[in-house]
Amino acid sequence: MGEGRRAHSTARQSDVHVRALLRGLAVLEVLAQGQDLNLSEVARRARLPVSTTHRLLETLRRRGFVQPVEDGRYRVGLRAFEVGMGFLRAQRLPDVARPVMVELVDRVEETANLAVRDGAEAVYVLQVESDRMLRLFGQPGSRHPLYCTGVGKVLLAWEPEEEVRKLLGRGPLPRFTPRTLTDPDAVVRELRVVRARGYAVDREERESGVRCVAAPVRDAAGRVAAALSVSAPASRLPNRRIPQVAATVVSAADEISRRLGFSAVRNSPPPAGKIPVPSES
Amino acid sequence: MGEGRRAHSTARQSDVHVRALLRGLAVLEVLAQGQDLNLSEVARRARLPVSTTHRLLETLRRRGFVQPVEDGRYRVGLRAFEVGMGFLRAQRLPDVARPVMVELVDRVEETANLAVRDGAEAVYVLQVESDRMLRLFGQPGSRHPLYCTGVGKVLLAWEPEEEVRKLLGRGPLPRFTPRTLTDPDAVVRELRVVRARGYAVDREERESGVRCVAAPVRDAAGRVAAALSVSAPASRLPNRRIPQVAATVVSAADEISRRLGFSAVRNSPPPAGKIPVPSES
DNA sequence: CATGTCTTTCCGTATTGTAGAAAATTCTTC
DNA sequence: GAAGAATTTTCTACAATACGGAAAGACATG
Repeated sequence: MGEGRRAHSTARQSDVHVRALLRGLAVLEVLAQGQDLNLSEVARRARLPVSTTHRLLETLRRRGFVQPVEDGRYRVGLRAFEVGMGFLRAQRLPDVARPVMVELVDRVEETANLAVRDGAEAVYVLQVESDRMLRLFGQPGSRHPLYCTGVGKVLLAWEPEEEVRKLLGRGPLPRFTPRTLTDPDAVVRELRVVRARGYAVDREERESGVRCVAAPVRDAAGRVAAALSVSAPASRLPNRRIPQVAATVVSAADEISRRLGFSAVRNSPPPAGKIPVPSES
Repeated sequence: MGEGRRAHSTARQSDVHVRALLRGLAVLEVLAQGQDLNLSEVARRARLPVSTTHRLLETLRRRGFVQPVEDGRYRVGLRAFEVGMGFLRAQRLPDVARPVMVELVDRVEETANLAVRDGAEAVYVLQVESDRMLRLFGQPGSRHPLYCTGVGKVLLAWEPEEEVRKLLGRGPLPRFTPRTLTDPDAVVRELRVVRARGYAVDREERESGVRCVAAPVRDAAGRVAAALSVSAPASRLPNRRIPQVAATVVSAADEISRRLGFSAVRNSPPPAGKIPVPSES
């Protein structure tokens, strides 16, 4: 920065966006919440004029990204689903992780989740359900805070503290249950524990009655690429059972990491700096 | 310039589309195939000028619908995944169907799929895998032809023949295996059989070595809203086992229909006409 | 260093999206 | 059923905006 003498408008590479497309995407995002909305509600939520919204919706509809449903309401369409699944199709992660997760679920008899980080939130990408239980929460595609979920803590734990602070903000953090940690400092301390023992625990911090245990999945470069978790009703995850479950989760996560090309050999402490090779370039 | 009086003008809301948005969606669709592409490849496949494509990709990236990956390549982004999953979130179908499918998979020990029709293709929306087998084909979000898959035939069988003909075209239909029916007439005959016995069979017509059995799921209005199938290696689905598996699939599909509000009581022949009220859409 | 491929930026132009308002439609309410 | 409210849809004039060719950078390859 430190420039700014372009005559007419700013010449930032940042603002090469196409407004009409941005607005169309905004409409899609509004509908993605999962409720069917009519034109004017979409317009209100997307903060767009009605007639503009109408045009955008019509365009999205023609392409199948949005489908009209009874009563003049709209909902996310099949094509959007298809495109969205393209995300999984392109990643190696889901294919690699799924069989391991099936195995894991078999062992612990509880539902397993795989999540990745997106900014200050975790997004569930894959879920393998135990038949012992109907879904607790967190369908694939849903977002969750980082500081009060097992996967979230894992996704945070190996980030540099400065980054963590930035993501958490200055607090207090929104409280979901009596056990939620609302003080960023407390979270940072907790993350230290997570890092030390190699897995994270969520004791009803996000949702009363639900506990989970999570471990990091690393990619070939050694970065934490995802978090694997097992969640269960608190009654089925008493403290004394946690170490054993955690061991199982960690070993499953390690297996996924291995298959992604990560080799743990030289990195007891996960790779922080560069390789200390004194040879010059 | 007396333009046509809008008096009876056929409300052609057809040409109210936003080109920039259409193009952006086209870019997304290109990437949704699952391969990572660089700018110029995207431009080529989307048939757009490079500079335009660049701008669109940049816009999509800012919103997380596309993510840059190593080597200047792009792939479908997390946000697109989220939005796509909104499709499932909005539908009742997946939530209703999943538990029934889990049960079904438990019974037959083979992978179950749920598909809906989109134009002349079937799109898989839900899959429950048997642990006996690694995925055969057809991940959620993928498209398949109607005339040579179990789910496809089911989705076609209760449509009016005129519609079916239109969807099939004049043939010959693309052949995938030696058993594929390539003649529209043959398909129409086959559909009659499907309708009569209430389920469809695919005997390696799409993929050599893979058979499947499919049955219709009806919504509250009695329409075929989806198709439920079980697929397996041909060796595990010999002819003599098919009737029994089919019965299981049909009963699972019926259960889903029931939970969707369909009551089979008065409709031995699935509702073909409407209630004789001459109102129209 | 030359050459080809690919990405990014620039910029003048007219195409295209925009939004207000009016028309048409649907939903309420009496 | 009629009157009125609240939608959705169409229309239009205007200028903001997206456009795409071309040029300038990157980056690799021979």
